[in-house]
Amino acid sequence: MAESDQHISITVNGEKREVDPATTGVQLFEDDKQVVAVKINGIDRDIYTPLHEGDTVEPITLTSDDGLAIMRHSATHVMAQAVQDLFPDAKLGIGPVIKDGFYYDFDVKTPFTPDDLKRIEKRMKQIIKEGQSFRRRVVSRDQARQEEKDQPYKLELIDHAEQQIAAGDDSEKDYNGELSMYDNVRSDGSVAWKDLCHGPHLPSTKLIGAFKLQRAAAAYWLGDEKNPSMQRIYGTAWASKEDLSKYLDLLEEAAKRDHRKLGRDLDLFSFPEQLGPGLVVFHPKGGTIINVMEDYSRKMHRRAGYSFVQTPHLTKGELYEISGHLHWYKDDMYPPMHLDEEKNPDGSIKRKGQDYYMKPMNCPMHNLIYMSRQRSYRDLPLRLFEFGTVYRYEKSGEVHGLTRLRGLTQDDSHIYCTREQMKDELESLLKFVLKVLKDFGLSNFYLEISTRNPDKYVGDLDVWQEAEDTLRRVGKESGLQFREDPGGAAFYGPKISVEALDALGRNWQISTIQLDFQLPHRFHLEYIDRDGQRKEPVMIHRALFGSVERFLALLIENYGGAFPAWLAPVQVEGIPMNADQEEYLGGMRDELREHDVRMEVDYSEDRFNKKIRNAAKQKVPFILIAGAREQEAGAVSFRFRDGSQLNGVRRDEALGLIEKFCDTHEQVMNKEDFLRVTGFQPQEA
RNA sequence: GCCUCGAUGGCUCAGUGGUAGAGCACGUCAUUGGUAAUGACGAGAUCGUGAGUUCGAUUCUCACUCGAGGCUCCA
Repeated sequence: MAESDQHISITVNGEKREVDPATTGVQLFEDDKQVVAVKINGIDRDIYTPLHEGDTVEPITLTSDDGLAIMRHSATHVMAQAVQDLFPDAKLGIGPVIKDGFYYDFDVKTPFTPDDLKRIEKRMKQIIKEGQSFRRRVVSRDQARQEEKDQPYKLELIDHAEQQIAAGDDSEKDYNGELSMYDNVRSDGSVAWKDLCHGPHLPSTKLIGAFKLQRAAAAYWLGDEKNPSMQRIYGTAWASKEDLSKYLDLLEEAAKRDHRKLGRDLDLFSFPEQLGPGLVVFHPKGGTIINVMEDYSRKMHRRAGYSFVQTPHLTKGELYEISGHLHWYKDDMYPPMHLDEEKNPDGSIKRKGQDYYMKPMNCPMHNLIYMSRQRSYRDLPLRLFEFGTVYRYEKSGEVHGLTRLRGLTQDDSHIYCTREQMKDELESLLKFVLKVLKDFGLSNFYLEISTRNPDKYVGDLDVWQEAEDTLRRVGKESGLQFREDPGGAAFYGPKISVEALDALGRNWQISTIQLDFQLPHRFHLEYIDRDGQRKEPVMIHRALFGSVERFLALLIENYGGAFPAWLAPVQVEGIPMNADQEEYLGGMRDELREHDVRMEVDYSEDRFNKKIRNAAKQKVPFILIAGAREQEAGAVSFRFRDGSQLNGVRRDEALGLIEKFCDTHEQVMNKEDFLRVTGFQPQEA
């Protein structure tokens, strides 16, 4: 068409428009200073990217998720420039955007000190103030190599990109195989710095609102242990100072919920140095919570038709040879104890010894129970359950509070069923898991399904397919956030897992439902079917808490230590006004104990105010107060976590309320919650 | 396992090349107190362990143990 010389037609925010061929986002969105980049045909681009006939364009504002990511990406370029200004020998690795921030990896002779970070921050502020512009320039492969000739890691990336394209990898497809350099240009037109980068970037460094460098840490080049280790600097960047300080406050709040800190403050557990890393002892209060968790879990499992079993912590190596663990996971197991060997006087072996191992998993033991007699299809599904303590020799840098231990207890269950039962079983399993998690008040989690790797799997294709479909369908029906991990399954079966987030936003796997087409075979598991034929059962591994200890850590962080009454180690703290009421409250405690209520009485010599403070610090669901006034009236007063009160409740009435209340899974912080949960209507004057 | 940083009474932390100090907790005494810390006195540490440098090491160096933040890993 003749017009095409003068105009191109594009779609802006869903509206068709005719514009000059030279038009870019700069002209389209010049009225809105918040627009820092554009989305062209669904792909984020620099705002000055030339538009073409038929393009669809949308603005990206600084405060949108895309805008923040672009800003953080630009911030990491500024950081790299600052680092190279101050440390000219620093070699550049990669500098991507991460949640809430960014990092850049550098190869430097000496690691960065906190002081260095301050200097880098200062230099970054200067660069931002200079208002350098980011200019994109497409380069040929040879030119890129030439420009980056002093940057060995960048050269590697250039080669890497080529290989990816050659291998048909999708990750480069947005860029049409193009390589680009980004120049940071000063106002006088000189180039301050450049970097090989896909972009996009902000038009100017001035648009970086507020940032802070957080820490320096080591990281392997390209995440591979075999590669050289680089120095990574983490930073966070936000659209405004207010957003930044809001984020830093959030981090501070999260640190207060850290289960390791609360574990000490609330006297729940400790890690005695004499025990070694990753080995925990639970104190009475921590032990109480674990007991409540386990009791509840047992009750739910009983109702769901599980059978309870118990197996030893130690076994001859043979068991793990059959299962294959000794072959694949030996490095992660505690080394063997060589026992029972006897030698002749000449040193020759009289009696051969045996290697015993601490168990790293329960499943082989449960298989032995399955194998203890001939099984019929009438026995299936057989659901074995155990709180099994396992020992794993986690590498020294990997242990972390209760979330990563060397000795841990799994709420482990193994379900053996027929192929025909598998679907129903998976469906009810996942529903069961989600129900119990909900009972514990957890909501900060998502589901992840790991599916078959076509290059590496055992078992029938249609069994895989049916299992994956079932898991996917039930997962989606749950309404939870749902993530696919295509090809991420272990070779022996598909898996669905529940990933929970801790106070600091790190994710931890809790529940898993894992099909296993491998172990039944290795153990020659079988059952006699209706037709008299021997058949192999389907085996499902299932953990709900995952690790009891890790689950407790998540509960602690989820509730910030202020547990709902049913989980609280001390449900009621009785505080006498003075020694005269000690007996009065002690009597209530004894009576409540008979009804499984955990009440304690403060017999200390502390003043009344101090006792309130102590109980409040322990985050007890409520305090029961008795002074002369209450005692004479045969009553008590309730004090809740927020300080609200319910005064002068008759003793016998109080006992009933407390009993009812201590059963509740609801979080109760004040008087209103309490009245709602118990349905109590006080007759106040 | 790798990199960086750290370790001082039960806890949180200060401090020094000449063998240590605070607050809380603990004990004793006084106080019997009405909603988040009553007061006084006291006891408690060979400064993580081992070695080296030094006239002398809690302090400097090295190794180890334990911890923190990352990386890698997580059956």
